[in-house]
Amino acid sequence: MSKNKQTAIVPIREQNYAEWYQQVIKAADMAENSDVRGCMVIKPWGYAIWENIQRALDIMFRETGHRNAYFPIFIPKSYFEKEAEHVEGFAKECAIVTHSRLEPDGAGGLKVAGELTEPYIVRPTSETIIGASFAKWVSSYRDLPLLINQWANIVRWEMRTRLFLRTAEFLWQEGHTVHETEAEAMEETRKMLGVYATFAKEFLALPVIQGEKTESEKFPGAVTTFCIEAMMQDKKALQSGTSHFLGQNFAKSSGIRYQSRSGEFEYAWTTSWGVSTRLIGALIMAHSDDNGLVLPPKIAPSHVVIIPIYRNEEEHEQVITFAKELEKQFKQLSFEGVKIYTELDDRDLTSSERNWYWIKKGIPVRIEIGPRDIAQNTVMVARRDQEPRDKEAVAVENLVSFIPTALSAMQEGYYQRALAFREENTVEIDDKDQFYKYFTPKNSGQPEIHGGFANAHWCGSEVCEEQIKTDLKVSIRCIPFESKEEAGKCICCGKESRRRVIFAKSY
RNA sequence: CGGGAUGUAGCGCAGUCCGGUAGCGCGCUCGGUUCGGGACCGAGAGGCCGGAGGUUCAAAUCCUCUCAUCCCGACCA
Repeated sequence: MSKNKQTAIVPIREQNYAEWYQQVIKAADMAENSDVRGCMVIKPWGYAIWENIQRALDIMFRETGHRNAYFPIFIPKSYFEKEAEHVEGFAKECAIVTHSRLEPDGAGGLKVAGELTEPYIVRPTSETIIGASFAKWVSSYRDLPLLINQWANIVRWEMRTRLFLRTAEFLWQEGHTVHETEAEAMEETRKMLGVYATFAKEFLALPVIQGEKTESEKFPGAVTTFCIEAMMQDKKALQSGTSHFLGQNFAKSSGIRYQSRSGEFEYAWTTSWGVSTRLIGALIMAHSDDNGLVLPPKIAPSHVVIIPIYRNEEEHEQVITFAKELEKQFKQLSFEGVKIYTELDDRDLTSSERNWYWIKKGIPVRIEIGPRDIAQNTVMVARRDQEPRDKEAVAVENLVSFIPTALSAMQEGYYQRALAFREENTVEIDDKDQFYKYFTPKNSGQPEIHGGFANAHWCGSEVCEEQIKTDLKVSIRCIPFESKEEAGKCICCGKESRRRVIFAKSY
């Protein structure tokens, strides 16, 4: 084994970002491709992150008045057909169940049988099936608002997949709400986007830009789509969550009507919003480094690993006893409302082997305990946000305050680092040539990391949007809520523009 | 669905051009020495070479067909 290796992950980010991403996942043992095309197996370390995401978000949903429910994974084709735009948007990526039975084929195998009278679509999203229920649940304005969330798996038959970022099956949460008025529905749409933005910041240490999608980028069937966009370390944008104002489109197609205060029948106003396991991809690409996964402590499956170091059985005994005592003390610890979990890694591997194992998994704090430490009643502490070799001797009695403090500092540090990175790579551009130059790699054969977020004027025309997409593979990520009215010239056609939008390459 | 590539041990690969009955590294198992920055020694297990047909005394290797995967495009959270 070479001792000259500089980094735990090969290739490093700047050599081949896409490959680096795959290797980080593999090194941290988070997930793997399954034999089922396009589907992933989420392994315990990756799934624990998802569970932490779920736990935190679920509380936020609950606090904003939502309740969880569960709807069928199968959607009758006829439900799907009711909303024209919706059909158009998802038709090309549906898995369809047409049969209900297997029979012997006479050659030792099985053949499908029992054709269904109506095919079922495996949900790519649930607006239509949930709408059918909502139509029954809602009859009066007194039934509103109806605030429902479901945690589920969904299937979108993607042609090209990447672990966590785009898989044929993925896990997500979809909120579906029904409101009496347009204003209330719009407020809900905004509110839940805000919840996502807060969650991203507070838990994922991920700074996001909130904004509105353009007509061509919005959800099929929505009137308006809001999104949170985050910058990854290759300066590309990742849509990390969406919230849709559906107007009365789905209410009309599903028949969600209520009797108003004046006794009239009115179509309700609905919203839907979701985040998925893609957030884990965001997490990886926003924070990880050339030594592997880096996890914001508030979302990490475990926070501290204790690595006993010893030379013989006698020392082992002494060190392990000491380590177990510490582990016990740590069980009481928490930081910012998050319980601290500790690993004790006493595997028969060299200490450095164990250290690197946990570095690659992104555990925030590593604690080495050897005979020398016990003699001095200290331990050596290393943080994932510092160099692998940087260690600090900490007195044992200070650990219970040191650890939570370090975790909080790391959480904040990662956010600040990601925010600084995004700001460094966000520019205002008013010149078309400069814009094209900004998004053109110097080495076209193997493009280097380039570009970023470009704040530029856009006239609002889909023609210009499409032109830039064709020329540069750059799209309008969103029209930020924060963008203020400002006279300017469209970066593409030069016509009058009222505001800047964010252009970027995206996932 | 178009263009390109690849299928050989759990993983990564060599062997294919030029046919002769399968090898390397890592990992794994056992024993021992190690352990404060990716250890070492010794022993061992593990492969009908993606599948089907063909050519041949003989096929991982040549031919035909097929299946699968990956990359690049069109599409997407």
